[in-house]
This record gives sequence, structure tokens and C-alpha cells, in this order.
Amino acid sequence: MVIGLEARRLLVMVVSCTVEYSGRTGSHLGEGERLVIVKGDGCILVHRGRDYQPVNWQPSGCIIQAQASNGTLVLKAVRPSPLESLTLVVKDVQFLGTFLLQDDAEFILHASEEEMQRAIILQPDVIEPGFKILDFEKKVPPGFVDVYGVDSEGNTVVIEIKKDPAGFPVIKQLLEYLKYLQAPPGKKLRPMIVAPSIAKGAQSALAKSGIEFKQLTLQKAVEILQKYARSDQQALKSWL
Amino acid sequence: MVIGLEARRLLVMVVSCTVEYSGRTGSHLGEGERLVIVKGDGCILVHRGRDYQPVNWQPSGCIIQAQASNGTLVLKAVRPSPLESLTLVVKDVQFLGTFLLQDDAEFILHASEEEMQRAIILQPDVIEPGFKILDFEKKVPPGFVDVYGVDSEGNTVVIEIKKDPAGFPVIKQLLEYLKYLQAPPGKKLRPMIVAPSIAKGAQSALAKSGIEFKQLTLQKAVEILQKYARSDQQALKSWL
DNA sequence: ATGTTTATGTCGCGT
DNA sequence: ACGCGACGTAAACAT
Repeated sequence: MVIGLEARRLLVMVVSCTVEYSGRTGSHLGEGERLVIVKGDGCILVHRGRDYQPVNWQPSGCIIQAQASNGTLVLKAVRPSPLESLTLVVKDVQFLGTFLLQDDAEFILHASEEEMQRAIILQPDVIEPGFKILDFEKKVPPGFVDVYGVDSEGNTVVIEIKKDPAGFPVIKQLLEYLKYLQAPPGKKLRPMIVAPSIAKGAQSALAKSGIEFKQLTLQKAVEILQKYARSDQQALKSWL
Repeated sequence: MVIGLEARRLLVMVVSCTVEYSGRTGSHLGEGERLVIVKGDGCILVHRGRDYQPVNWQPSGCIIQAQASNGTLVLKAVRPSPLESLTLVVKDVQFLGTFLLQDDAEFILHASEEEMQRAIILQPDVIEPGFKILDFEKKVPPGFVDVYGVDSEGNTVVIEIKKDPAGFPVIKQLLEYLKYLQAPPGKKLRPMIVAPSIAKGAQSALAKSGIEFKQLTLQKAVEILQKYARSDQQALKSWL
């Protein structure tokens, strides 16, 4: 008897089983009770009683077959490339249910770096009075300059934004960008890192690099966004 | 009314809910049906109908509170450090169950590097004819030499094993080990990397370093292990 | 189809 | 507690 793994349906079961994995490497898990989830897109998760991550799994896009014989159910999930297979031998089913999840909502992730950028664009003087934006996501060969503008005296300001404490990598990255940028005649090129703080060991390297640092916390950025955007505050006002 | 989140128990529910996350960054997910899992160690997973990974989650070790009011259940999972919170507003419960998973099995992951080492130890001439093992996991100040032996001419061979394509780090590591090793008088010291392949940019560095490269794939290693070990083939013969 | 980069990565280990 | 590297990382994005 073969269980029809209903297309588009979510299969949830609590079972006693063993799990074998073979592929990029291999694993073995003896008998025990686990929560098994099979999703409609052909991925499978085997969860134990603790830990965020499943003890065994197979990502979406693999072929799942199930067959029962002699009172045991064997679930097999094979991923074509890279070739790897997950095999569950189910001895005992404590719970089994299938669900059709009605879920059309859009998932919105607020990338804080993007919000910091938006805050600077909306209110450039958060950097310093008189700062004007010329461009953002400006293309240079190694990547994109987050914000590009001029200060009150006409000097070019090149801003790299970091949501985390600014460390060596961002210093290196910004120095790389500078190779492809230059200030107008008689003006200076002011490289600047905008971040909530400076990483522990990076203070002296930052000083030596000639890069300026301007503190901007996510909280401050959010305040600015709130001030300018009356709509879309729902996600923000539920802080606690 | 507050649901008692039974200690050590696994809570599984299929609900219609909204999810807000705020912490390292933030996210918003409108109403829809999802599978929610709360484990005994205080982690929470919100799964949609597709994809291996949960759409929202909180790792283990966070404080989970639940309160019901006006027909809606609010689940909150707060992680102290880094401070972040996940909030579910549950409108409708399609399924709810709690389970006590009896699971004492040990999870065994076959680290392929270890199996490559075992294959070399079982059959040293997989490296080259006449190669003899003197020691493995041999202690040197910076770490452990994977395999240590002599070739047919009495030269000392120092082997570092990598399961992934050998890159710069392993070259550096092996060179480090060499500082603490020396060949017998009149003999050579032969550093060697054993790996399935050489990483993209590492070819020339490897040549310059004076380190030899011997290809050994996991598959070849497994073949050798199979040849020598008649037992423990169960995990291997169930392919497909 | 393959390679590269990101991530609310998570997790384990060493200091 | 913090920093670092590994992971069967997975997934998105570019080639």
C-alpha cells in the first residue's frame, strides 16, 4: 500500500522511526520519536524534541516516495542533484495529518541597511548639515556605492552603510571603491562609513584609513522613516 | 486564559496567524495558514506550505509566552541576547497537539574526512605503492597531522586530508605543520594534500608551495571501507 | 545547470 | 560572554 502524497498538501506526522542519510556525506539515527514534515514542494524535515534545526532533512525539489509493508512505512526522499537520499523507516505512527495551507500573504523583511539608506535619502542632513545626495547605488567596478553626494563645500562624499558594527571588511571595501572615484578639481573626496558603531578592533584601522565615521543607528533611521512615511507604520509600531 | 506550555513537550499547531519579527532586523507576514512548532527547549518555528526553512523562527533558549484574549491567541517568543522578539497573532486554530517525544538515539554523522583517513589507514597504497603509515592524528604544536608515514624510499610523508576542494587555508595549515617536522638524515620531507580536487585559484599556490597533491574522492574512500569492512554496510546498500 | 554571495543563518568550540 | 569557523548549511541571484 502506497500513501498518496497529495500534491500541494502539507503532511505532518509524529512517528517512531529510524533515519538514514546518504549523499554529500552520510548519517544514521536510531529509533526514536520525531516530528516529520513533508511539504507540497517536495521537501522533508525530521525534527527531534529540541533545537531549531531538523536532525535530518531534504530540501525542496526532491522526489518523495512512500511504501508500507509488514506494518512498517518506508519514506524515501531522493534529491537528483547532488544525488542524495534520505530514508525513514517508520515503525509507529502516533499522529498523522494533512493540511492544505491557505496562505497568500507576502513576507516582508526589513533589511535594516536598506532602511538606513532610505533614511539618509529622505533626510540627508542626518549625515551633516548641507549634505546633498547626488546618487545612490552608484555603480563602480567592484560593486555599488550606497550613497554618493556632496557636502556644503562641494566636496564629494562617498558613503558606505553598515547595519552592524563597522569592521575591517567594510573599510577594505570602501577603499576599493575610492580607486574608481575622484573629487572635482580643488575639492576633496570624503569617504565615510555610516553604521551604528565601530567594530572592536577596527578603530585604529579606521583612523589610519582616512575614512570618516558617522554613527547612525537603526532606531534613528526608523524614526526618520516614520516621520516621512505616514503609511506603512503597522510593522513598526508593534515594538516591544 | 494562558496556555500552559508544558515543559519538555512539543507543541504542534496549524493555525491562521500573522507574524511580526523584530530584532537583528524586522519582518512582517500578513494573515495566512501556517504550521507552528514550539519545542521544549524554547525554540519556535513558523513554516509555510513550501521551502525547507521556516518563514519565521526563534532559536532555542528563548522565553515563550502565550495569552488568549477576545478569541485571539498571542504567542510571543523573546530571545534575550541578541534581543529580538517574535510575535504571532493567532486568529484561528485548525489543529493543535502536544507530544512528548521519546527519543534517546544518538545521531551519527559520517564525517567524510574521517572516512578518507580510515581508507588511507586501511589501504595505505591508495596514496602510492609502498607507502607505510607511522602515525595518524600526530600532535604538532599548531594541531594534528592527519596521516604521517614513509614512502618506499624512506622519505617522510606528511598528509593533510580535505573532503572539499583543497584551497589556500589547507596549504597554509600544512606549511605550518612542516615547521615542526623533519625527515631522517639524508631523506626528504614530502608534504601532501589528499582531497577530491584542488580549489579554483589554489593550483599555482600549491605548485609553488612544494606540496604534492593526491586525489582521493569520498566515493573511492567508501569503496575501500566497504572492501575492508563487511559489517556496517546497511547504511550504504540502501541507495535509491 | 552551475557558481557565488547572503543570512534574523545556526551551532559548536576555544579563549 | 565573545569570537571564529564549519555546515549535508539553504536560498537567492548572476552566469
